[in-house]
Amino acid sequence: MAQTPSSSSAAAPQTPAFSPLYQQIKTLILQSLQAGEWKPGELIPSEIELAARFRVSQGTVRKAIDELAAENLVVRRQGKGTFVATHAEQQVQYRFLRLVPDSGDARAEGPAQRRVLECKRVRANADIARCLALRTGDAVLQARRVLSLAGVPTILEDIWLPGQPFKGLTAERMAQYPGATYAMFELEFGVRMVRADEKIRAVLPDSEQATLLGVDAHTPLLSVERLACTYHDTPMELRRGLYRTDTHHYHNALS
Amino acid sequence: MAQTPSSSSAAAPQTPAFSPLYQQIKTLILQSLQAGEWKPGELIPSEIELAARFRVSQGTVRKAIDELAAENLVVRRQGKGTFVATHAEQQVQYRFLRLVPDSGDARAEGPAQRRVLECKRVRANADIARCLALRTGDAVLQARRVLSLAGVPTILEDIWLPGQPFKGLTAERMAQYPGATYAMFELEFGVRMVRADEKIRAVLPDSEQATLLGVDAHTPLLSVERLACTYHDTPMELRRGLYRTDTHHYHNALS
DNA sequence: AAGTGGTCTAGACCACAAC
DNA sequence: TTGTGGTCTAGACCACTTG
Repeated sequence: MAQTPSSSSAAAPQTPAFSPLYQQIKTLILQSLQAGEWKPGELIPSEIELAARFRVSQGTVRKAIDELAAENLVVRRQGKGTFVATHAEQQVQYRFLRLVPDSGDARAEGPAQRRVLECKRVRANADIARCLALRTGDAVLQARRVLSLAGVPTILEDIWLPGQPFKGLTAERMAQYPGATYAMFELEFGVRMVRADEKIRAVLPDSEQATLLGVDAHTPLLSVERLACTYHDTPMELRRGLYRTDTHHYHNALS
Repeated sequence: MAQTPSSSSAAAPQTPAFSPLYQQIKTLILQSLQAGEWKPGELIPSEIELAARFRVSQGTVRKAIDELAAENLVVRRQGKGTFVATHAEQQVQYRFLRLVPDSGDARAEGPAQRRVLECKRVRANADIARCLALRTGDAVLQARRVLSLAGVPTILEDIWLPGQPFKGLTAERMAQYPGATYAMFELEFGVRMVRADEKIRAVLPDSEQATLLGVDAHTPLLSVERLACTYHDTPMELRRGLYRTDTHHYHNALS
């Protein structure tokens, strides 16, 4: 596995190959992450160990890990090692939530309060099934909840999850969990959300939605449809959120 | 400049220092970019030349350029060289515009049509001045325009620019330019927008806004307030946009 | 003191583009 | 053929963390 990128030594069994060595290494590490060889929050082997395992130089492993770190799949800590990224950390809670108070100080308003309205097992309609790469009629979990920020109901979310990986999820489970929902998905179901796509629109609520958020039916709201994926871009959650934007706004940094 | 990161050799005069060598090199290259030593679209010196100029190894220059490329400040092209990033390219037009048709195929609807409604010189109020890091009463340019996508008026934008760097900008100038506005800012005023922040809300239009967009006053719209910055995070443009989201949506990728 | 990631170097070779 | 960026290696040393 030293010189030719297209070689397939014992260390790189079924890599289709014709990519740089460090890309192959990256793929191998990714497979170990996906297979759960190292769990979220855990320490992965040192660069030197991985270099020995894959029969490449430390620099090549480094470049592979650099890319994984850039994609937020692992976190490097000098002097300690490299850790599998996790949602279950105090610092980076709500990593995917871009709604921030207009004051800018998200910490001042304290943690969000969650109220789970329902969590039931249903059959996917064509729309939901297509988004989650399932077949129409497959079992999915459907949940609805309200998040209150600074005591004010601000976010109404409908969530759909594939039934298979999330078997056994109940409203109690969702409600009682202290931290972010994605942390629970990791700890309870071994599903780590890696990236997500959001489609944002301005809409008016129906009467039920308006009631739940404590606004009237003429209040414009942000509609945020999020498709969250685990490793290899496998869709694992569809979420349709309605955000009040009278005291908060959706923040996005472009570069 | 070889071993000690805090050294200040002739090649690195006023770097405050105590950062890795490659960071110092990055800062030096950044200064040359800002000073206009190499203009947008131009070829910068090769890694070997820069390594010689700064008295460091090619690998160190490479790492500096890697970061600049990751921030979209330069573009690498294998076999050709490294170029200063520019908005004036066919491929990456509207790099900051995240509104895409629901069909997903942005190319199908063709280029946006622009109608410039006004472009006048005014005095900044406290709000505008604060955003642009000016003083209240300073001269600013204020423009308003409508963008039509697939023939339908979809975006209404109010734009504020600091008067000094954009002296001489007229409505004709804005209207006649073939490509994106940021390309014109580069070519005509030497101002390159490097990054931007957006605050997004759902709002209802006032009657004038509704008329310009061809909707009624009860149609919820996306309010997108963008602050665009040039090098070193210097704010250079405030833009308040209203987006129709009946056939388009704002797309955002989270990772 | 030992182990980790972080930086820096020097040299080899590969892949791509232009002449 | 030449020059560019891209990959890979090997070894040195630095900075941080832990025992």
